[in-house]
Amino acid sequence: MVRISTKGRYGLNAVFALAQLENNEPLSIKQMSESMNIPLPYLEQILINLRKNGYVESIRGAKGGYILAKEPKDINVYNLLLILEGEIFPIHCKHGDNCSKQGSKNHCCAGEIVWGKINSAIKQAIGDYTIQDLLSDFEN
Amino acid sequence: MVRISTKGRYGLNAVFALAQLENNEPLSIKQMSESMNIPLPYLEQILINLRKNGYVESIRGAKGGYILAKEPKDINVYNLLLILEGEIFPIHCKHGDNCSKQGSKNHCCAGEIVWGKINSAIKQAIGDYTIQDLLSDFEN
DNA sequence: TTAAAACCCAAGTAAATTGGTCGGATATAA
DNA sequence: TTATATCCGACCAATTTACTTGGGTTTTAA
Repeated sequence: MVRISTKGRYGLNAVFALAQLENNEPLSIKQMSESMNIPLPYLEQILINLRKNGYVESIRGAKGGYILAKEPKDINVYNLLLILEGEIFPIHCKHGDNCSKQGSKNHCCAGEIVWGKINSAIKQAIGDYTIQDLLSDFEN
Repeated sequence: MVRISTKGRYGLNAVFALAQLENNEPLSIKQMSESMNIPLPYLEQILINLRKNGYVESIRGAKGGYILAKEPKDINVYNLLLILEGEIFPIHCKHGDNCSKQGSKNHCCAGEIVWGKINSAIKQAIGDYTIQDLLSDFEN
């Protein structure tokens, strides 16, 4: 029900790997895909998406690869996952769509209250969390 | 990425509908499926699951239907969704499965920290929330 | 100047999950 | 005994996810 797809997982891990680099050399998809054990062309798609959204920069040609386009402290994990996954918490139950009235109460939209709670809980949990924070948390 | 399936939605709405009943007469799947506009045999599966897990009681035969097996204040929404959806927040990245070492750090399990945050946020948000609370919130 | 290493990109496909459907059995009230 | 219910297992269709394929273009090193 609530899950993060491989795109979110692979993408987050790729960004995290780039954030851990100490030298200024780009990291190739090949290196990343091998160390993370992800199919290369699949990871490629994810990185192209990240580039188009300004998270990474690519260096083409031999010895090329990817580097971060932002500083870790400026990469918000919530927004990053939003880009990677497309959307985070779609609310499905549209009033009047799947619903009809019974008595005076529209009882089939009860879920929206619950979804709303979950949604704002997630935002609160990682809305201000950055890759820099993740680096720090990962040390400990 | 984060979504609640129809099973969660339909099931929650069914329980909510039962909780709203004032008389002691059972509510049939037919009535529920019509008022919520859900395919009857599909809702049936969901209710059988709820019965097997002790949330509702069934009365078979003509004039039969379902009633709640617990009081609204004793039905926790988090646990209910757990039953309906099978699981709520699976954590996928198993250390050593999709991972390998790079340098001294296992960088591809970074996600777990984030998933953990989301998971406990959800638990905190609806872990103590009951159908009774939902009824109250729905009034306002 | 050529080969190799790398990114770019659109389209297709396979696997898994979700959202149902179907047919028949059993139980009960009228 | 008939109509109205739940019960239950198996099947099927649609959608989403997770890749794969097969081309490209750009850059660097020899």
